[in-house]
Amino acid sequence: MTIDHLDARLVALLSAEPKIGVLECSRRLGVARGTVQARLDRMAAKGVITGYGPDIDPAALGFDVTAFVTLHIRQVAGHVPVADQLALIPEVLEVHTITGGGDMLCRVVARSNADLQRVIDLIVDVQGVVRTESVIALDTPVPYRTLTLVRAAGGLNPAP
Amino acid sequence: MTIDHLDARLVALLSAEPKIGVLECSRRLGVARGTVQARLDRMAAKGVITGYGPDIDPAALGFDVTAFVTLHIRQVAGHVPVADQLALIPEVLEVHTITGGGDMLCRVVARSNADLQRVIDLIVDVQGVVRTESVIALDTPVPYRTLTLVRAAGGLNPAP
DNA sequence: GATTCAGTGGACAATGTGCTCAGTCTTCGC
DNA sequence: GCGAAGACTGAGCACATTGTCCACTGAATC
Repeated sequence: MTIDHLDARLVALLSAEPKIGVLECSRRLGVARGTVQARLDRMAAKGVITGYGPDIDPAALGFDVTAFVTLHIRQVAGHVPVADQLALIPEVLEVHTITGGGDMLCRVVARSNADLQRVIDLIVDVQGVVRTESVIALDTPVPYRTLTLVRAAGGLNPAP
Repeated sequence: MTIDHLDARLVALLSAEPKIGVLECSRRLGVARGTVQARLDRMAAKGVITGYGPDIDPAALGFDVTAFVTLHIRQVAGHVPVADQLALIPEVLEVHTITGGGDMLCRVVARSNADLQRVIDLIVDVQGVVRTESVIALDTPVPYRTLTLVRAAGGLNPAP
């Protein structure tokens, strides 16, 4: 889907101050309220905006350790049953199937390095998982973001 | 921070239907409105809830390709200047410093495999980056989530 | 020249919000 | 056992926002 200037500014504004509401957005952007509503509806309909759920910081819940675990799986039954089992582990936040050396990549969190061992053991215990390789995230200089992308897609300067 | 049953149910409810508002939450959960407000304020103050920004789907914007790029960097100036440069690339959604074979791991998106090459070239051009290894995410059986974590931390069943 | 689409500016009733208050309950320390 | 502190309740209020209409304008399309 194509995004224009106004869409990008709208998303940026809502990302910065989510609680301001449609009316305040229209004032800040200098357009009519109906326009803002229409843009938001359109982006929601097209799947660009998937929701407005509360953003949770796992670290604030005590899950200080983040790791990326590459999985090698036995290719007999495919990866679907493996993914289904991984989905049952709360600490597994994300699972991808990948190209290259491994078969799957998942992001996991844990309360400590010792706790990470427990989580990895849970993963290894999943039927079909042959071997895992883990890398621990020491620091996160750039936390997950999509705003730069939206700005770029909307033809705005990336940073301001 | 510690989360209880009610907090977890509240976050789950807001994640499922973000637009219902505080009053409707209090009705659904069977508690007073002030309680819901107090819980949300407390979680926001403790950093558990970092915001309510619109969730953007890069794929819906045309960025269909997701890849994880491991960076090897020259360790003379440290990783901070590298991270700063990476932050300027819109398609770089996330950067971590890591243990193990590589030095940094970043998540990038692109419009196509050819476009991914362009993005990787941008990364390689960053001062201090020596070499990169990329894996492409073919499928995402478990998209990023934190709800399971919240449910677990709040003492609820992970799945219902 | 006619049609279509996006945006404007205004209106309306209905609802939710932020804020405050007094009262109840449980837990904790002494 | 008793007082204090903290959390929750239920209620009230003024105010702003929402969802939903409408008629009108301007630009682009054919």
